[in-house]
Amino acid sequence: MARTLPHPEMDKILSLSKRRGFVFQSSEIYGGLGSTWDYGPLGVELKRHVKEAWWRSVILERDDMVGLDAAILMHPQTWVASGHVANFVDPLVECKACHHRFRADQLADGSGSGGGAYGTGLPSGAGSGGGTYGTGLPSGAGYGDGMVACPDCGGELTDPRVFNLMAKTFLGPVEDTASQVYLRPETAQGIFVNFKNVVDSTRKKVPFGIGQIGKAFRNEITPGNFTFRTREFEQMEAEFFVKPGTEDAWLQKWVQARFDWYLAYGIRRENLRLRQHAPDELAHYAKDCYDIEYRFPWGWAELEGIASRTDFDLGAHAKASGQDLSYFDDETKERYIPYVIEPSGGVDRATLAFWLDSYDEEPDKEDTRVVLHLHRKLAPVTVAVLPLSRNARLAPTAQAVHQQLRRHFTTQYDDAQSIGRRYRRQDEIGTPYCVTVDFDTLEDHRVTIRDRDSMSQVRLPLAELAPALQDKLEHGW
RNA sequence: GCGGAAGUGGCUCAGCGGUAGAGCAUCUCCUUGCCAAGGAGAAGGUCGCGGGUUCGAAUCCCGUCUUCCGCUCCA
Repeated sequence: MARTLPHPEMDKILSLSKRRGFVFQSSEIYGGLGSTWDYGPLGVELKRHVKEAWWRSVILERDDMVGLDAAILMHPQTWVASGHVANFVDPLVECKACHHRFRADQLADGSGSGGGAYGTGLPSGAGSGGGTYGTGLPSGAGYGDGMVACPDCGGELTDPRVFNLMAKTFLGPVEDTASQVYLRPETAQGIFVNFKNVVDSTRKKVPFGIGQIGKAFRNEITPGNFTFRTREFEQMEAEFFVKPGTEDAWLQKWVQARFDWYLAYGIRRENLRLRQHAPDELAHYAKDCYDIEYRFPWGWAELEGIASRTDFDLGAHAKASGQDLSYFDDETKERYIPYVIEPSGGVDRATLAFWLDSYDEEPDKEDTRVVLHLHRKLAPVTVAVLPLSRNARLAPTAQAVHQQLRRHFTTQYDDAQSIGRRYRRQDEIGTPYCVTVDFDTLEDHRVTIRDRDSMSQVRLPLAELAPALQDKLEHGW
């Protein structure tokens, strides 16, 4: 694996990652597959805890939210209606002299048809145009033909090349175009197409929302920065449906809630910021959008976008499917297509941000103590059980304690080498609590709990251990 | 995709034409026993992969894959 990383923090995280089993390069024994990563034994627990924290905060602890898990494969018309077939195709040209690249449709002439590929209208072929999924350039844009010189150096440009950002596959045993489907480039559409199902089955009233966590796929032109931008990634998003006219207030509420969530789970305030999109950078579906950004080692970059999507999606699906996706408000006796606020975050990005932000090296005697100050609920291992020594007298009790705790927590048992070294091993992976069984335990049935951050200890009766840990997990040390 | 850089045991690196090395980590045994590094031993590498040059390639050349940086895109 190549190891030329210009950022010391990334270097350390990547080294720790492989050494302890957080993230591995995908298909490594075959030379690796570009832009895909596998979460190892510790990484999968960390990521799972991030998703659990999101799910609790966004779904379970709110009265106005429900969950969903839609299929990755969707009817191809979904992506025509959503605008992805038209808009997820980027024609790019490259300067033969300076090798800078440009979106051909934006170069052609600033006022080109529909304001560029990310205009606001439905694609012209929506609802009709049977079977022409995503192979053509947006219609009517007269670029190409070498009509424009490089804006940077005046050099000659190549012919436009089409980059289709949607991954395709075939559904069914016979590989023909009739069964071609896309791997979803975002989870959102699975929610929109289920809007009516959820309204009909849950008695939820607007304003309410639907959230889900799932994989999405994009043929990113340039993936990179470890797990930050990959072609297969996981999203955690909600679509929150509101009455038109109230969307601005709801947008602010969601922005605040999501920003606070990152802070609550440990991102340092100075490494988190909010950035409102400029009008010209809004996606084709958005009327307003805020990005929550984290200061990664390579600079500020997006963790989550909270977009005001109006009725673009439900309207487009209603039109394309012929189904009535409007909502009848019993209180006001009005019928309308709800507007949508969409908080859409990257699971892998959040995981990486929590991880990076928690990394610390503390001076300790001649050495440094590497410690991940992960939030106690995010740490891959919550409790480690450590017999003070490998003495055979301690093992049965220590094992019993471990069996008891693993029913409630993510645990690890470690009896190898000195107790200090084992504390270090747990610090390095961010384990908040270590329970030590010593020779006194055999007499007084009490064990020592050690806190990762303060390195302080308390001694508790075995019978109170699990509830005490539960309480600390909930309220802190 | 284009341009640049890099790929040697799990991690960090040395070696840069002549029989694969170190430190750390790992495993076994002994010892200690509440905050790393005590003793003895062991395992682990077709030097990313494939060609070529050479008597001989980790080392030189070509291709390829992967990663990083830039362009671009986005969760």
